[in-house]
Amino acid sequence: MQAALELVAYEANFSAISLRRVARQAGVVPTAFYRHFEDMDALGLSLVEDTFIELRGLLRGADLSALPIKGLTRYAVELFAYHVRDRRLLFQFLVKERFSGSRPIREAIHGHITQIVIELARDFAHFDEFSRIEETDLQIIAELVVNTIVSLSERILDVAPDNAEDAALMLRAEKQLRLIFMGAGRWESRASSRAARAG
Amino acid sequence: MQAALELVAYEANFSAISLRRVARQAGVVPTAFYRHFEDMDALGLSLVEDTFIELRGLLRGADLSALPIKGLTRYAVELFAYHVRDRRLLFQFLVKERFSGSRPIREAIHGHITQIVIELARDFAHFDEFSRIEETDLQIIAELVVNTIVSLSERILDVAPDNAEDAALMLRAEKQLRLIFMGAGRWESRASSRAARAG
DNA sequence: CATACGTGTGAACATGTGTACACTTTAGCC
DNA sequence: GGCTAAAGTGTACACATGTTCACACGTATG
Repeated sequence: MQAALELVAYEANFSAISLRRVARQAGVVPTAFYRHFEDMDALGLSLVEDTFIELRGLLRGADLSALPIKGLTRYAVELFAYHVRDRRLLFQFLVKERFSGSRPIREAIHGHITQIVIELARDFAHFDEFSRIEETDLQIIAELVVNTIVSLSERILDVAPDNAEDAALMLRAEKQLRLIFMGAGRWESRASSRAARAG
Repeated sequence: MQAALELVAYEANFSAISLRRVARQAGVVPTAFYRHFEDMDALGLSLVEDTFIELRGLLRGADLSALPIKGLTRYAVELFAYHVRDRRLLFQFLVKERFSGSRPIREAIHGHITQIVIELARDFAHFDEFSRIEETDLQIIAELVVNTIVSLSERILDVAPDNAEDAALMLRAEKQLRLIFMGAGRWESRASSRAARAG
């Protein structure tokens, strides 16, 4: 798995690297590959699962409900940015395969992200500031937040490691999140539903 | 180019299809490929350029400044969704290659999107509602808007063509954009800069 | 000690790949 | 009608790929 990650970081993406190259990178003969995975797709799926198991642990560990919304955005951005840099190769793999991987891999990634959105929306429901907002609208807001964080990850992975530009990217993301929360503070679920029905 | 698009829609991504398969799909012998492109990368870059030339035309043609912000979001979402569906294969290619393509292709796409963000921020500056906001903050907001639209495109391309789910996706994106604009309406550039300096 | 199992090996195969080269065909223009 | 340039063809080569099969080594457990 480590060998595959290294190759993906170097090459364009996962489908561009061959079973034989993974084996070579791992210092092993091609046929030995089959002792561990049925095929390349199985390897890719294992990488996806690993990434999200760890990410889920991170999100569970960060008890955001303890903080006020103000400090929350900065803390969340820093936590996430640190983790992405720490697991650079894993997230590089994820970002590349999210849309260009094989169908099973794409679906696995999409499913996990959807799950994160749902859980984030559930967390939002505990904040007094959002008590007015309907559940479906909370999910829409959560999706916006997740999109923003994902976009930050993509940008961080684009620049070289330990680049000074990282700080600017994080500030951007932080502002975007603050703006989203300002919008959410004024959001009226009933008004928006009415507008939607009026079509 | 059409042959390549068809194959990319069917396969995982661009780097997974070979020069020989493109030629076969085009009903032509492999060596004939070289009469049109130096290599596969050149083909990919041509596809990127084509997509953005057309997209730029669409954005230029849509004179958004004529509308009030309220109707603007719905109109923009519908216009964009229609165009993405209309050029499905091109945008499928774009979404897949944005992060997983070869370096030149990735950079070309990224450059074009950055350009669109800059121009959108410039358009924002003409609205009275945003006159308070600094230019750098306008770009951050424009980026948020573009991210949301890109995300909508990705979702539309994920579901089958002419799927009823499209309408729900568009409504989501419309709400997200309205929320962003509500946040922007309360945005205070000086306050945010001060907070940033305070660190 | 033996035996079962996880892991790694080497040779072999049919098939796909990018590209070079010399050639033929096609289409447009004076 | 003949010339030119663009587009397409066929052959050839050296190489990479996924997968198969029978075999070898290590270790831990009965």
